[in-house]
Parts: sequence; C-alpha cells; structure tokens
Amino acid sequence: MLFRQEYEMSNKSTVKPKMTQYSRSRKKHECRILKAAEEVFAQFGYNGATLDTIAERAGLSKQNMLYYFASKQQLYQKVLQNILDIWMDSMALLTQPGKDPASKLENYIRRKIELSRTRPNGSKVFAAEIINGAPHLSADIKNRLLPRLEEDISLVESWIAEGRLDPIDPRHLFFMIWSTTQTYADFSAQIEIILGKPELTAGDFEDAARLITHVILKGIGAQQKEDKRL
Amino acid sequence: MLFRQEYEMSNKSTVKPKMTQYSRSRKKHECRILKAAEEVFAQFGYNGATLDTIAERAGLSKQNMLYYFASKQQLYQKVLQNILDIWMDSMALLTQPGKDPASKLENYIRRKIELSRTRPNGSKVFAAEIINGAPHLSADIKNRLLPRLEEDISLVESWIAEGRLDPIDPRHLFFMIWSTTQTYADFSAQIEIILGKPELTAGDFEDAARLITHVILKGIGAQQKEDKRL
DNA sequence: ACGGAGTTTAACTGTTTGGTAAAAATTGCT
DNA sequence: AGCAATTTTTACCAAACAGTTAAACTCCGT
Repeated sequence: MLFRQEYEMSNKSTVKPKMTQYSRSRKKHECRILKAAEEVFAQFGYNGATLDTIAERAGLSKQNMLYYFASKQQLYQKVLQNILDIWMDSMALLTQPGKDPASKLENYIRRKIELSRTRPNGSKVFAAEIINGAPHLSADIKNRLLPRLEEDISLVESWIAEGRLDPIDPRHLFFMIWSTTQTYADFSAQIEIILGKPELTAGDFEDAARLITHVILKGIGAQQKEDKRL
Repeated sequence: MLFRQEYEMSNKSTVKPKMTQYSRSRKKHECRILKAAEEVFAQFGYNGATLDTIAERAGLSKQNMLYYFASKQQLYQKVLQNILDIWMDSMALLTQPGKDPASKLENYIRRKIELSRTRPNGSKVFAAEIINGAPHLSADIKNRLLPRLEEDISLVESWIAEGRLDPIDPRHLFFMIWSTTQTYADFSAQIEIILGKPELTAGDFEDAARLITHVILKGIGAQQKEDKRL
C-alpha cells in the first residue's frame, strides 16, 4: 500500500534500481513536481507558496503530490539541493577550458550567466534562502561548496603570485562574479523595467556577459589577448 | 474613539501638524514598529513574517500594533517605501562630490556599500520583493527610480562621448555596481560562511569597497590618478 | 484474468494567523 | 476634577493551509 520503493537500497554497492514502468513514471512525476515547485517557490517564497498551487501547476492534486513528496519541507529541500548541485557543477574554475587566467575566468563568468538565463527560478529560490539566513543551506555551503571553492581560491592566488593578476582578495573576486551574474536572474524584474522590456532576451544576457567579462578581466589586470571592442 | 488624527489634512498647503504629546509618542511607536517589521520581513519574508512576531519584537501586542498600522500589507508597504526612499537618496551620481568620473563613481560605490552595511535588513526586504517579481514596487521603480536613473545614465554617456570611459552600456554598469554592493547585505549569510566570520565587520566592507572600486574603475577605463596598492 | 504493488481521490482535522468589535484603561487639556 | 481624545486589552472569528486516514482505483507481471 504505502510501501515506497526505495531508490537506493544500499549505500555501499551502487545497485541500479530496475527501471520498472512504475519507477519510470514516478521519475517523470517527480520531475514535473520539482519544476513546478521551483517556479512557485521562486515567485512566492517558501511560506507564500502553497502545496495546492504547486500541485495545480504540476497537474495533480495536493494529496497526490504528497504521495511523492511527503512534506512541503522535503519538497523544498529537494529543490534547493538540485540547484545547489547545478551551481556547484558550474563552479570549479579549474575544470574550465582555456589555459590563461583570462579565458578561464571568462568561461566561468559565461557559465554563471548562462545559468542565470536557463535556471532563473532555481537561482531565485537559492537567493531567497540565503537572504533569509540560509537556514536550510548553511551546512551544505560549509561542507560542500566551501571546500571546492578553496581550490579555486588557491588557483587565483597562484595566478597572483605569478604576477598574472593584480593582488586582490580572491574571495571578494568570487563574490563579485557571483553577484554580477546572478543579478540577471534574481533581479530580472527590476532589470526588465529599466531596460524597458517585458522579458530579458538571449541578447541581453550576451550584453551582460560581455560587459562583465570586460570590466572584471581588465579590472583585475588579466587582460585578454585581443581587446575586444564593445 | 477610533478617530485617527490625520497627519496631512490638506494636500495643498503644507500645514505642520501640531506636535502634541500624543503624536510624539505615536511617531516613536511607529518608528519602533517599522524597525521591528524590517527585521522580521528580512528574516522570514512577507508571508513568513507574522504580526505577532513583529509586535513582540516591537514590544507591544499584535492588536495594539494594528492600531498603528491597520494591516500587514500597509506595514509592509511602509517598510518598502522607506528603504526605497533611502536607496534613491543614495543614487544620483550627479549629486556626488568629486569632479572626475573616477571619484564620482567611487563615492557612489562607497555610498551603496555603506547602505548595505548600515541597513542590511532594508536591503534584504527590497531584494526579496524584487525576486518575487516586485509586485508592490514595479510602479515606483518605473515612476520614481527610472527617471532619476536616466540622469545618471546620461552623465555616464557624456563621459563616454568625451572618451573618459570605455564605451560600455551605462545601464549594465549600474546593474554591476548595484549587485556587487548589495550582495554584502543580501547574501551576508553566504559571505560570512566563506570568510569564516560570524558577522561582517566594518573592515570587511572596506575591503569590499576597495576591491569593487578598483576593479570597476580600472575595468571601465576610468582610472584614478594614483594607482592605489591593494 | 487475477492478485498485489503502486497510485489517486475523498473527506477531514488541527493549527496558525490576519483581522474585527467592543470594552477598559490611560492621557492630556481646560 | 472632569471629560473627551487616544491608546491598550480582551475576546473572538473566519479563512487558509499543511498534513492524515482510509477507501477506491489502476497498472502490470505472471
């Protein structure tokens, strides 16, 4: 009856759960719910979002949705987790293509901007969570994000030591990159009004990426080879 | 009984309301309530904040508070209005001291950072409102903020025309300044974790201001006279 | 086609919370 | 002191909403 099929039975061996019809459709449902939840949480905040609204947008009843995610908290956690995973994937300066600091940083910035464009709602949920003091996320930031960031910080420090960058605090540099790129997702409402557009276009994001990379790279003394005209 | 004393009887003549004992204490109460509301809205969001919590923090009963602000909406609007007013005061590049673009921009950036430091809660409420699509604010942004911003945009454009700045889109430049400065208020939770501090200090804000001005000014080709060491 | 695992629906419930109505208390002015 | 304007408290209410229980239904492998 209520026996939920476990996806990960064992935590040692990575046993692939056999993909039955059931579990396939379950995945699809969970996906639709998570997408709807991301939208609704982004627009109304955690407390403003209601299970009914999310369920309706996902195309099922609230009770039915509660069958897939046992509580609002759980659903929210999952949404947060997903976006943090994606965010962390796009981090790691080290893994970015390019050899010189300039191209690595440009790729990094462009990835972040791309994330703002493609996942604005996830970004908003994340932002709202941080604004509220990151009550559900501080542990993850400390334990997962911070260690990976340390690597990037070391890399930037080595660039500085080699004289390839102005002597700046890498951590503040990352705050700068994160804020300038995320603002196009989080504050899109304000930006749309100021640009006089009902919606930001791919071109707007390209403009943003170009300006941000220009200013930051030049600003930290990591000039690209060819000085692009704006 | 319930006859509220009107502060502005006439909208034509600016009649000063006589400062009775009552109205004096009322002002004080309203002030305390607004401060408490700003804190609570910042921490829990509009829907997460409850009148009871706000009232408790302001040191009176919910019903009593409702005597001063007739509804949650009204209270929230007032909080938003206040912070928008302050925000707009700190804008207006034109009125900033300094003659050359570099010093004007530096003053602008430093004011914004200072605002993040002194009014983090207001900034957070503002940010959350924008994230949620600015439902209570889009009119004000369009009608009050935008016109004043246009002046600043024109000024930057004239600087560009005179060859004193790289040819960049002024609007995106402002998005950059706003996001980099506000992030120290809005995302303080994240920044504190990464900097390994329980609270941001005045020194942290000074570091931020220095880095942001260095990178942006150099990045847009508006170098200061003396190239400060970092 | 049948049995059971898995899914959906219907009917509730307890609590939280924004807001109201009116009585009670306090304050300030003459 | 006395009275009216203002403030505070008491007692409620209705709606919204997360979550529960159990019954009904559907799907799928054998």
